[in-house]
Amino acid sequence: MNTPHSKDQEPKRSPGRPKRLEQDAPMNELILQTASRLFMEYGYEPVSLQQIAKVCGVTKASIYYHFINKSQLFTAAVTSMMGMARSSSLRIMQQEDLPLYDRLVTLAEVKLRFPHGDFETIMREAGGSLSQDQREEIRLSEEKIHDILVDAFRTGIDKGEIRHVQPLLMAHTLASMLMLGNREISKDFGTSPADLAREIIDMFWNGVSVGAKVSQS
Amino acid sequence: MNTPHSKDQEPKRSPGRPKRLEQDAPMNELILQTASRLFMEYGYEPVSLQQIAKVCGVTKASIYYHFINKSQLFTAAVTSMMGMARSSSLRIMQQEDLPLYDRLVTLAEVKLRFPHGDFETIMREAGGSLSQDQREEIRLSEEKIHDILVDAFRTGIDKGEIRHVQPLLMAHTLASMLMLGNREISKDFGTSPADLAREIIDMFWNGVSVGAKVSQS
Amino acid sequence: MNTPHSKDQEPKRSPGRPKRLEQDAPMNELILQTASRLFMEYGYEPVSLQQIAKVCGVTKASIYYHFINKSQLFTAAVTSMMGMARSSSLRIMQQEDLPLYDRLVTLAEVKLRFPHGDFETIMREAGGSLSQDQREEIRLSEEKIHDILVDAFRTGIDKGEIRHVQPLLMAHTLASMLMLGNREISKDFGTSPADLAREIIDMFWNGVSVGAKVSQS
Amino acid sequence: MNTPHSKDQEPKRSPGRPKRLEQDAPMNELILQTASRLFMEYGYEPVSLQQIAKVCGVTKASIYYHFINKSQLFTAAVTSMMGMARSSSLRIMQQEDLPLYDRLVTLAEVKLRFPHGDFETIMREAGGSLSQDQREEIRLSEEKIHDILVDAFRTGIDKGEIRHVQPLLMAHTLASMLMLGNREISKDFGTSPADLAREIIDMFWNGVSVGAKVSQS
DNA sequence: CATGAATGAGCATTCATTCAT
DNA sequence: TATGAATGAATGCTCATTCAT
Repeated sequence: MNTPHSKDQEPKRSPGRPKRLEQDAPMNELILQTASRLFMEYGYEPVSLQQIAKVCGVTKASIYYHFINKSQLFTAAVTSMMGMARSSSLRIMQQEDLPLYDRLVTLAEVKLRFPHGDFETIMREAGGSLSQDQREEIRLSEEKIHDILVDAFRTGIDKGEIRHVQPLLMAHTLASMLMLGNREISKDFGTSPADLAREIIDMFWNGVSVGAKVSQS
Repeated sequence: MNTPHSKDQEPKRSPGRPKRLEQDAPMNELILQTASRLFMEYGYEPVSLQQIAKVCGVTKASIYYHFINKSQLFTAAVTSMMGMARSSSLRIMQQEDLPLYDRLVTLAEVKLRFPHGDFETIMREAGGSLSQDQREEIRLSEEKIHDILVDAFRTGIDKGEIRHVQPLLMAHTLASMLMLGNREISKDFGTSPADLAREIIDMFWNGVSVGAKVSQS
Repeated sequence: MNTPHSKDQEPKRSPGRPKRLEQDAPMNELILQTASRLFMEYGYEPVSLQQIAKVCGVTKASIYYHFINKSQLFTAAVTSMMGMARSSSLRIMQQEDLPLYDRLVTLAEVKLRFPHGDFETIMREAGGSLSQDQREEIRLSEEKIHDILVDAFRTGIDKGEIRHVQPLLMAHTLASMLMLGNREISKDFGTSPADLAREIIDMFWNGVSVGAKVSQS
Repeated sequence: MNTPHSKDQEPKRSPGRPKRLEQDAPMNELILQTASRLFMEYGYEPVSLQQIAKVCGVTKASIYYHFINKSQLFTAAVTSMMGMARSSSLRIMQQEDLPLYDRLVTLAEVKLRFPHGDFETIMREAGGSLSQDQREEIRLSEEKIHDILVDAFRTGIDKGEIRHVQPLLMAHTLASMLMLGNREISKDFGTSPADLAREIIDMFWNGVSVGAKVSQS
């Protein structure tokens, strides 16, 4: 249930510093993670600090202790998430013993498992509420992810493995294609994420047209 | 205008039904179009009825005369837009004298020129505010668009023109790829929409890998 | 009682436009008057819109229908009040058949009856929340009041009635002296406002020192 | 500092009692002085404990170690300041070898140099937040200042130096007139504080009307 | 058809205050 | 002594919605 009306009797935490016996992640990061998840799922405006606070089991005011305001929390959440996505992508793409194709499949599989709205769309929605600097910061952290793909594609072109298409265009195209995981119908395809990843990369690699190519898996 | 404290001295429209000049579409549709544009650009929550009303040059209350509430307006706006997109797509895809590839390029070109957020993301954002029926209605109108592509792809498969991939998956993949037009970097590619359309369809059709194929344009 | 906890059963007004049979002042002005009174009594920050709304018998949102925000309401309230004070002062000072001294007594009497905080202090308190323009606007409306006194004093000097002191300084001095009416101890003086007015103007006119003058009343 | 999200890299003070260098006043008094200054400049509500803490270079919690709450801090700050003002005034007025007029000029000069809002107005603003006892305490400390003037005036009357006006009324009137130093326009008078002091006391002493008196400086 | 004037619910934000360390 | 991490209550403001005109 989402309704705030339900008077669920969670034990109200009393004010003052909480006894820090707990070795679980510091509030700081719990909030960041929760915020990331909610923002990427529902966008900026629809997610209220109240909501984030509730999920974290703290009060709104507590969030304001850790973050200046909503837009900064958003920025922090999104860039932190981007950072993790980047390392994950990097780890995959750096396995240079594997063929590019296979690395792309692994990458796709990982991305397909993490559901989130289209980043561009979310940014456009949040845009009005962010400062110029914040937009810049986020944009930068996003670019760093694309850079990984761009590099891989450039190398692929140099090695004669892939065609001579603008690497950045390819990167964005692939990113767009991987948004498929978020479409509700993705379940209707009846395939596991692993299979879906394979199919998408196959399309990306070979195109849809009938040709002389051999499916490479 | 609703707020009397607005300092702008726009000529106060007098109450009562305004004489309908032949050229202006009925309020009904003006609102619908305006709403479509704004919703697709910024999402559901960030767009206020006030905003829509202002753009249309009427009051909020006036919108409530034509539509029962925000969610219904959203539903109506989106489905109406989908309807138009459908006819447009249909017109293009029905030119069966042209090769599929060329029709896809034309289609892409049209879609790239109309900027809008990712539909799935917007729906997820609006989701919480829509009724089950409304979600259903929108989903249906969206499907009808995909159906056009699905049909085309199925025919393509039958004719041996394209590979044996799930048509629905292809349709969604293409739709995803066409979201590229909305990405800010799309301008950085230095190409016109027409060129971009060509490049995207080329990737969709031939894939990125090096092969024996000949670019078909 | 001031406590918002008291669940007093005032008849909740239902939404929508109220039946306007009432010939009492339009909300617009009721709010302005109420706000004036409260702001001048307690200052800017301590007066909440909630409070103003409650006194007016409407909701906060209703205030926002008539005024853009708190600072604008403050500005409007204060300048409107200043305007009224100005006409009142003007009416008194224009009775040029009466001697200046007598006119000042009348003026003092009126001001002493209207209790309010020191304007300068209130402005300093509100200052941080007002825009440059708003401060300017208020300052201007205040100046117009002082101008009336300044003119009167200038004429008095020309006629050889009063000494050659900077008129503006005299005006501000008199204004300061009239703040006495607000001091709680003013009641302790055991005199009626009329008597107090007389005594203050006597001091202003003749000073405290022993001299050859004859008290002029 | 309290908020960890503040980007300023001031050297974090380590917890525990800081070695008390001889030159800095005990925290206690630093807070008191800072609070006095801010409260008298901006009033009660607009000054937050956060703000005071920041200026003092300590945390909010630290203030709560020294003072039980805001209203008590206010009371303490104001009465302490009053105490200092009292001694200062006393020192000046006790120089009984000087004529009363000259002592008043000196007093005026001192007060004009210390800018602060009208005390009465500030009290009215803070009023709602103070306990009865606190109001009493402040009122008392204020009275003690007026008493000095009252005594001086009473003596002046006895000596036949000044007219037979209620001494308390004179005291308050003078206090009101000295508020002029805080008015922004006081600079426009083009005179130094010393000159302004002289002019004000002259008005207070001789009044504005033309008479047989000789300016006494 | 369309407006003007209102409401109630919610949101971001701030503030005084508390308490374990 | 002083801090770090929290709370609850309040505030300014916006928004969807309602209803008499």
